[in-house]
Amino acid sequence: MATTTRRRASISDVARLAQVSVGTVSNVLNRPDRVAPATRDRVLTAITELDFVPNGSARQLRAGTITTAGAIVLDVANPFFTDVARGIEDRLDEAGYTLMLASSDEDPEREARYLRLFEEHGVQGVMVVPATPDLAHLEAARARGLRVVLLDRPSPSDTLSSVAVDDRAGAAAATRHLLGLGHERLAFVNGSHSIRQCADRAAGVRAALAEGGLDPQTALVEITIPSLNADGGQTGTQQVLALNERPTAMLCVNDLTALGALRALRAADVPVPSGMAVVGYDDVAFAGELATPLTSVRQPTHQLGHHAADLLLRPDDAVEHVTFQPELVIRESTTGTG
Amino acid sequence: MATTTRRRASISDVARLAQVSVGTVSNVLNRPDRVAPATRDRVLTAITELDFVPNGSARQLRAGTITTAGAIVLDVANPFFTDVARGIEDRLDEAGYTLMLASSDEDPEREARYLRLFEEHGVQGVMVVPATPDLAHLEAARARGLRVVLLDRPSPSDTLSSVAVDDRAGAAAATRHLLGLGHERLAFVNGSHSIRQCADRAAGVRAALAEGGLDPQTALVEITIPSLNADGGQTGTQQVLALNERPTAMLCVNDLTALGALRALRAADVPVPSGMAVVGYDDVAFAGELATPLTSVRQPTHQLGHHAADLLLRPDDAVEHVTFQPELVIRESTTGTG
DNA sequence: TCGGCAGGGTGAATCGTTTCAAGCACGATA
DNA sequence: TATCGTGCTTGAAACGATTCACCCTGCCGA
Repeated sequence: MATTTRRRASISDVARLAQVSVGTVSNVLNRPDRVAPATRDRVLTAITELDFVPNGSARQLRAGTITTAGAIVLDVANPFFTDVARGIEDRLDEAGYTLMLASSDEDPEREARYLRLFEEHGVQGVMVVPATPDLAHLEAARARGLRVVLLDRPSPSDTLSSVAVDDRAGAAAATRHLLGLGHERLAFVNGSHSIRQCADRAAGVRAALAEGGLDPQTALVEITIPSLNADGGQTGTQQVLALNERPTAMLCVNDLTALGALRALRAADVPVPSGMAVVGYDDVAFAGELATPLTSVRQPTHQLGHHAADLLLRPDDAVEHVTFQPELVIRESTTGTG
Repeated sequence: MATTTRRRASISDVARLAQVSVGTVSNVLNRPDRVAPATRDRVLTAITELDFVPNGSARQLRAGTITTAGAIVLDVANPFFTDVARGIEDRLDEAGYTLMLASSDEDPEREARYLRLFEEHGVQGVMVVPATPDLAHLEAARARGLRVVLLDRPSPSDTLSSVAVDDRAGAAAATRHLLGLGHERLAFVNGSHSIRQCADRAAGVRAALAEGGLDPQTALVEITIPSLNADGGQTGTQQVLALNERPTAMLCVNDLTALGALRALRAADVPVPSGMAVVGYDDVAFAGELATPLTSVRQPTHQLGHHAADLLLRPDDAVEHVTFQPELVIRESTTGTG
């Protein structure tokens, strides 16, 4: 039980102990049927004897391949992304692949760091929710031979495949719903437009307003928050409540944000929806179970991830763009009596 | 724009283009100050020219080290684990390390697969929420030199460090709270006892019952569900409702499960807490915002992850066990008037 | 007896880095 | 002038696997 850091056993240690050549040990590992049973057993006992674990770097360096894919999302603590990740994992699992997950935290620099890490280690490919509209680094990686699939972003590029949900349609549907209920002054608690989803949802809201004969300039207040989580929603909503002409309805960029909004509204004793109607986005698991069940835009998260992994594993290099349609789920945060 | 898969540029391609030796290129990469500015510039332009990305496997094979750590949790879709992951990331980030996250899905085989993957690729260490009580494979990996920190599990082993929250105490506190409210017949919707947290929480419940003068045999019904998520909680609760002598209060093994329980109770028109009091575990972000705000046991998730990463990065090989104390957060799902 | 063949096994070359002893050029010092 | 640094650069060894051309040993059939 020494703390002596004795070097990890290598394939040649195994070969020596089993009295065979390294080539034979490698064969036992990779093509056992090419080796005579007696020899194979000898090698296998040597392997357990030495507690041998092959060095993945060496294997990969020589053989070139690896059955791992990477995914970079904006925030692992957001159920939307983890649901997508589950979809990815399920598809990769079918193919015997494993997934490494990383979180960019909406920081382009972190995203680049992880992208590079994945690329340097030769993963099969990477699925990325980009933190910025600038895809140059991703296209460059693609040109270098790395498979890249854009997640939750309809690619304007024709070199990168993408899987996304139609954010304009989702936001527009939510907006139309509010207009149908008679609201004429809306707030949108949104993230930076440098995040594509945020920009698209804003566009969808404006389009629906215009379509409904309202001027987005006067009918809409957009509040920008630094991070798309509950705390962001809470402070964003405080800003909304402080406005001179207070809107009668709020759209939130996601359900976590809406959670914070509900918290702020409760704290300010504003009833929902009579004092303020609220719509979320993502329809995460808890949306229907909140104090005021939340009207939200449901996205096919699992399918999204599944399809992204599918594109990644596809043998050919064809570029494909897939857009799923979201679905508005109406609950009491807009139609209730509170 | 050919699809021709031209080989990735290597360090010697760069050397040739810049008319220097490979050693110099390596120096530019790793110790730029050792290289004359003129040469350095020449090499750098060659690098951008060729769009050179170093091969991580080769680097690692030679140099041995890598600044990445791995974490294996039971379920990335559970906010508890992702909050812990955030804590880990934050600490690793300080040290310039990156985190690779993987989900075992409560499956020991998947856990083993990821552990091996991490080990083969030579990560600095691995933080694991074990899916089974059997730690042999983890101890073996530790003996091979891999740094392993047990997450959310007070290690019975003296070779593995661990970071955990006192689950018996948390469950006991929740139980005492219910007993104090006059409940005498409880249900516990729990996962398999092969998961340590589940076993410990069950023990905590029983201990508190005994302490309160109740016989766990008669005062407690434990329902075992296959997966610790909302769906599991929903079906588990249906079983509870179908019991002959229906309990008056339910403990749920986590908040996701409690979410499912609330759903099932609403569907069955059972008021909370008057018809059934409910306690969750984890105090996730949305617990306080539910239709019936949920009494829950709060865990210091972020701190948990932070400290685990801290132990992993610690230079010495000392084994340390840290146990944090949970805190009961009381809300209307036990004390309300519904 | 000999050629051919097949099943097993060998060991050197290879992958792309890092590392390090050694060499080189040139100015400063004795 | 001889000696010594000093600052850059070089080139080959090493890391630990896979791969592949080749060798050996028996055995079979002619």
